Amino acid sequence: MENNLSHIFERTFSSLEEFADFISETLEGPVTIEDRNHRLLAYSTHEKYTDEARVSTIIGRRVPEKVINKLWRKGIIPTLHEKAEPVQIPEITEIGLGSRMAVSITKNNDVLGYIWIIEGNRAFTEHDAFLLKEAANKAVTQLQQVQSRTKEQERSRQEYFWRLLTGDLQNEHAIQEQLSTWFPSMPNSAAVIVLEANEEITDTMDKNITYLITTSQKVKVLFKTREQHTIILLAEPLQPQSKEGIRWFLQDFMLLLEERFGVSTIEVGCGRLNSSFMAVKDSYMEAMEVIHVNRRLPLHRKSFLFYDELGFYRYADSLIKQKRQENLTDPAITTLEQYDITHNRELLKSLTVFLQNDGNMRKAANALHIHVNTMAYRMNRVEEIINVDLNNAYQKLSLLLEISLEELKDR
Amino acid sequence: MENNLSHIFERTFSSLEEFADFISETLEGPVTIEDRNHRLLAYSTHEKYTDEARVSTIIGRRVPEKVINKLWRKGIIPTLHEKAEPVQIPEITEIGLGSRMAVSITKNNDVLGYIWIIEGNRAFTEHDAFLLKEAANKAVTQLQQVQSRTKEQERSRQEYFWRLLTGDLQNEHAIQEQLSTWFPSMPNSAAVIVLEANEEITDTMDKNITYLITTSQKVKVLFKTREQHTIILLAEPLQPQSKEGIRWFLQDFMLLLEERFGVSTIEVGCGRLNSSFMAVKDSYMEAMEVIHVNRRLPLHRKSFLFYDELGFYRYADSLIKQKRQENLTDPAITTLEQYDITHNRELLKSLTVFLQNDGNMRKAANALHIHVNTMAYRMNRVEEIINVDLNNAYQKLSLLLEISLEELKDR
DNA sequence: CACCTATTTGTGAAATTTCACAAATAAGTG
DNA sequence: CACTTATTTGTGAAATTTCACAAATAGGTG
Repeated sequence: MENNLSHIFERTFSSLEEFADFISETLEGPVTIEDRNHRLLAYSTHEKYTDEARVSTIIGRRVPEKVINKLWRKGIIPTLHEKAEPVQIPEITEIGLGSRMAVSITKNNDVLGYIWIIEGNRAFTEHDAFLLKEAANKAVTQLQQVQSRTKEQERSRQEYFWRLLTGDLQNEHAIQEQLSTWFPSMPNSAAVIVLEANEEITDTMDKNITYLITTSQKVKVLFKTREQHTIILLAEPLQPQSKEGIRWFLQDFMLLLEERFGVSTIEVGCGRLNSSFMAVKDSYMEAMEVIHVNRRLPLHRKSFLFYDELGFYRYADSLIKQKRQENLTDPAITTLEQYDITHNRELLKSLTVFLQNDGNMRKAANALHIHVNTMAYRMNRVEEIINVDLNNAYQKLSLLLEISLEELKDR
Repeated sequence: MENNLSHIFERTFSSLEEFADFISETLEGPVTIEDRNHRLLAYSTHEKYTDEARVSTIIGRRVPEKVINKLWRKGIIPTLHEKAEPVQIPEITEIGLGSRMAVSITKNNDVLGYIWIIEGNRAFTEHDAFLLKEAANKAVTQLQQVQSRTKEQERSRQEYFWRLLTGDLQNEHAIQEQLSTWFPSMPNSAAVIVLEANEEITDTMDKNITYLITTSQKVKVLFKTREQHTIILLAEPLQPQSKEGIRWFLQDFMLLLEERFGVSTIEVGCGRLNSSFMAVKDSYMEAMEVIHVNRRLPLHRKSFLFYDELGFYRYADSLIKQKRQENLTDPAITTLEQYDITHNRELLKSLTVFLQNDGNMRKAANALHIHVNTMAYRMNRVEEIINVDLNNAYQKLSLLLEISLEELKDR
């Protein structure tokens, strides 16, 4: 009989929907089929039993982010990735997930998608699991078809994205026209995000990154493309004109990339939000500049995410270039350094912390674990030694600038 | 008899000293002869009557600065310049100057030098004045001889100076060797000073400037040369390694140039002090850079004198160039500007003053003649509108930098 | 070691800044 | 004009910073 039943999927299905319905009827439970990024591909109809998670998935055409996150944290998705066998998933009420069974659709160790089936009025048996496994095998062909179609679309979109990135497209109106064919609701504004890895980005890595990008629902990624070391996105924030969604997205992204896939050597940067698509090129440059600056930043300094936030670091290149040309270190800094060496003191360090703390004695002293009066004393000495006035905004600006540039220069 | 006496100077004198002695004997009073810059050329011996001013002049081989200043302020030197006639000078006790008579040695309206004679036990008569005038006429030839000699020396020194300025001389030891022939006490350190006029520097202007430079005893000018619009000096401060003498000198210089000769359209800059003469070239560049920055500075900002004090303005060129290239005005500034226009406010101005006053609410408020709380309120608004933290040193640095660059950009 | 100077820390009063609140004024809108 | 909102100014208490002074400590020198 097992032998017999193992062939029930050996027929043709005219669509994924029909296939879903067939599984649903066979195993007596509502079925959803997702692609590798948890985007809904098909779902069965006439379900008697359903749950909140499934409803949201169908409504949003993707599995809600919190559900995905939960399933990761519970170790369910990793298990699905590791072994191509059906997994029983107990109820998780917090996310409205009823008891169900799932299996990954795998070809050559590569996950193409997932089949989910909710437990109806009877518990799933060993045999049900066996059948689900068979269904997953059968689904491989179906999914490959779907994916080859999307891949083709993807190619033409990538090409277009490159034309945007390189500023090849000069007619805003024409761009809008083209974009409206892909995005029914015209994007309000978008920024380029660049992810740059140290090593070459492998297919696996790309898949992981794509996975995080598409499962995250904090931003809408309009375009995505990939080069040797970098992945480039055009992202639209959910709240129009607000970077904050993008910030969350990127912070989450970095965290999850490390947590789930152990990738931590990736640098990100984001250009400015812009409502004109002619500005995509600029935004791209800006994102690259952010990464460039981050790579030079001393390790103890927090990386920048947005071009807007670079402040004077935006000019770092020009400045360092001029410094190198003139082979010039600021006389004040040199003097202090010299003094520190011959007198075995830490005045430059103290000054640095003082300036970094906005000239706040107390904070600076705390940062160095010294008494406020000590800090004050030292700053007095500094004023004497390099003949500056630490109440003068321009002098402080110049010093902090020089010090910050020195930090960058060597890297 | 007058006719007769008018020819008493028609003989040859083997030296200026002999000439001075002859005048002294004829008019019965101690005589000093100075060049156009009040440097001592010769003085009579066997003086019975003398005064403090004369003694200091002889000891220092130049008229003391305070004496010159006093004589200017009393209008005596201007009178000497205006008319080539002897002038009676009453006693001025403050500067130890006894009663005397003076005349300028003039050729074609050009002052070559001065003869001074102190009143002995008898008052000078009209006739004495006449004789002094005759002596001055005779002195023209003598001085021209002296000056053609110094001019030749001057030429070779100027040539050498140019080689220093252009970095043509590469052997520090050889330079020291050469310099020691000119300066018995080897200069300890020196800086290049550049004076740049708006118009071409005329001979008169040059003479006036040279006059001020040589009569000022606040610095020792080792070299001086002149181009179309600029005069270049190599100056040694009297207190070794201290710019302060140079500062006084320059401040005085500017003041006197305006006061005495009505020249106010001159820009000055001073490079760094350096004890190596290989660095003269650098110091020259630095001085030029100071002038360059000053010329771009908004009018309400005080000019810089020293390269050391430029601070970040040293980078202004690079920065503005980059800004122009990227056609980038800081988004924060633009936003504020826009807000100010549409809401008819002055937030950018307020922010600027706030930052210029080192984030000191009280001072900033005073500068704008508004209440402190108003200032605080406005800065709160600024923080909201452009989303910055005005307690963050880097953000403040970036803002003040941008604002300062905007000031420069347009000039 | 004694001695001198530079530095660090502690203490507390005086000066200054910050902050909340309220009143007055200005500016914009239907 | 009435009404709302944004801005300016005033007031005073609370918090913070500054400052002077003194004591303790460290470092270097003869």
